[in-house]
Amino acid sequence: MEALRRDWPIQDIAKLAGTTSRTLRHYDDVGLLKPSRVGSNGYRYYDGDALLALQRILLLRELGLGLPAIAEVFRNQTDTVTALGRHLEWLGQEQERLARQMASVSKTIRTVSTGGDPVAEEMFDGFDHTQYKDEVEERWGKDTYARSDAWWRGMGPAEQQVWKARVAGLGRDWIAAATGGVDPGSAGAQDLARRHVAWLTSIPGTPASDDGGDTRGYVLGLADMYVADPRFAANYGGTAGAAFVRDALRIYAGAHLPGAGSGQGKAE
Amino acid sequence: MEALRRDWPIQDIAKLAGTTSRTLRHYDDVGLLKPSRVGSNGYRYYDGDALLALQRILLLRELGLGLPAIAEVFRNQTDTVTALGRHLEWLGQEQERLARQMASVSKTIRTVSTGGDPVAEEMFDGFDHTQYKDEVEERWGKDTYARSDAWWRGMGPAEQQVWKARVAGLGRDWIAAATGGVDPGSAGAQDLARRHVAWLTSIPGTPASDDGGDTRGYVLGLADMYVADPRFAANYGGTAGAAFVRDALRIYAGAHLPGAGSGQGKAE
DNA sequence: GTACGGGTTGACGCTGCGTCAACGTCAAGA
DNA sequence: TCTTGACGTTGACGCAGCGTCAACCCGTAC
Repeated sequence: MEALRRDWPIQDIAKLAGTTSRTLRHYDDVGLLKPSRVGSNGYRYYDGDALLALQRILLLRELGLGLPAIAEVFRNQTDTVTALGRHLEWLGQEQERLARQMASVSKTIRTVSTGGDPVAEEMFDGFDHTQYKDEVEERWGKDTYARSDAWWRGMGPAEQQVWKARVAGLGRDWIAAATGGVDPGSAGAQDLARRHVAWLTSIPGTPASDDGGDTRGYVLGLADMYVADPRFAANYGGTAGAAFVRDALRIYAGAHLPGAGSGQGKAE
Repeated sequence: MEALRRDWPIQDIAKLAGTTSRTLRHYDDVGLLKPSRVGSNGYRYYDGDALLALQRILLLRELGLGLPAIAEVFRNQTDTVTALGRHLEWLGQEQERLARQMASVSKTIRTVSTGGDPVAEEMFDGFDHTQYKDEVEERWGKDTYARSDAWWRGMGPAEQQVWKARVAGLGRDWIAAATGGVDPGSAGAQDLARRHVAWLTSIPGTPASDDGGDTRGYVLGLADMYVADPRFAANYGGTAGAAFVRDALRIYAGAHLPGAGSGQGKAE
């Protein structure tokens, strides 16, 4: 009987396997599954073996594997079980990610529906002076706090936002540097210190902004506070990050900030 | 002071918000966030309000919302809480999907590592005659079973695969028709019935394949069996689906299959 | 003058096909 | 034989959200 080694046109195979001819042509294009025969007119024909291969491909696809991973399995470069195992791990991570995202979304919904501002919640609000009123008054006097606070309240929300963002950006860069394994004395960290001091200097009412203020003492005092107070340390990724900031600031102060009484060093 | 209504170049804003200038230009392109000002040289500048908007956008993005959804929120066409609520539902569905997929992957890993064939597992194996040996012998005689079985074993695995796939494809189409809410007497269902009979007819050794066999009785008997036996019904999506198949076959037989003794009706 | 750090506008790349578009083939009916 | 219609072919765009060149202009500093 001539029924041996029969093959069928693309549409038939697609229907048999429950997919589309477009998919088959795609698999041909990417080299995943070639037709068992191609007619002189360019028509693709597939035999039983090709169908079997196609079904394996479709099965793996349904399980979520990507075409490159499937191709690896087919070229015997990877064991099916290994590939599936890796994929399973992948799926687990995705689930975790989704779970975290769902938690964040839920939290944001609660925040928003109780009238809160999600942006402020999310951002390191280290710039909100009222949060540290007592500390500021105790260390640098009531006048410092009052002037700084007045300046802050004198701005509109949008302008305040810029300042907050600036702190946030600085914080991000500090964390990146601290976790990046570089040295507090490195050029990158020292540039961060420069930005940090420039930021402090630009806030009216603080000792650093006064031309005759003790910038050095102010900076070093703050640096210690970052490490000592977990509320500050949180802005730099925890105590370890805060320690990195403190060390960088100390080095910077030693090189660029003279002792009390002679204004600031080189700050942008 | 002229510090009011300040704005900043694209790079600065990108850093403040912790993103890239490319992203800002993309948001401009898609109309999600326009610069507050554009210089005569084409440079983009953003003010504090724009920064605030950007931060809200980035926050929503981090939560997984798509840019179109975010744009809706910003055009006040959708409440933030509503959008987030919808998104939360979405995330839940994704998690379920992942969970199902993980279960499938795990099962497949077990199947493969114990030497099983995942493709065969997945496919409706309704064509494996040996599975129903007793029923076949009891209803249509030992000879019918033996001839059919010999024919089946005479094929190679690839050819068998084609037959299995054909049954699977037929099953898929039956299920689609049954759940699609169409009538068993409709043209679509009747065409399925025609295919079904053609399939039965093409299996050597059965009453339907004999020129003088009782095709009508064979088909109607099978139709009843599909409904009565849950192992058969499973091939058609359960008893409800099997009932649909039975009804369609009855109608088809009434119109196209003459009584015992006069061969088959019109079958391809 | 020139070098350098940014700005601009395209346009491709990635994933896996769905979906036209424009055009050959083939079997069947008038 | 011509027509029709179903099916085949090869491009090529589209989608999500930017990353990543590429080619070219701007502004400031040395």
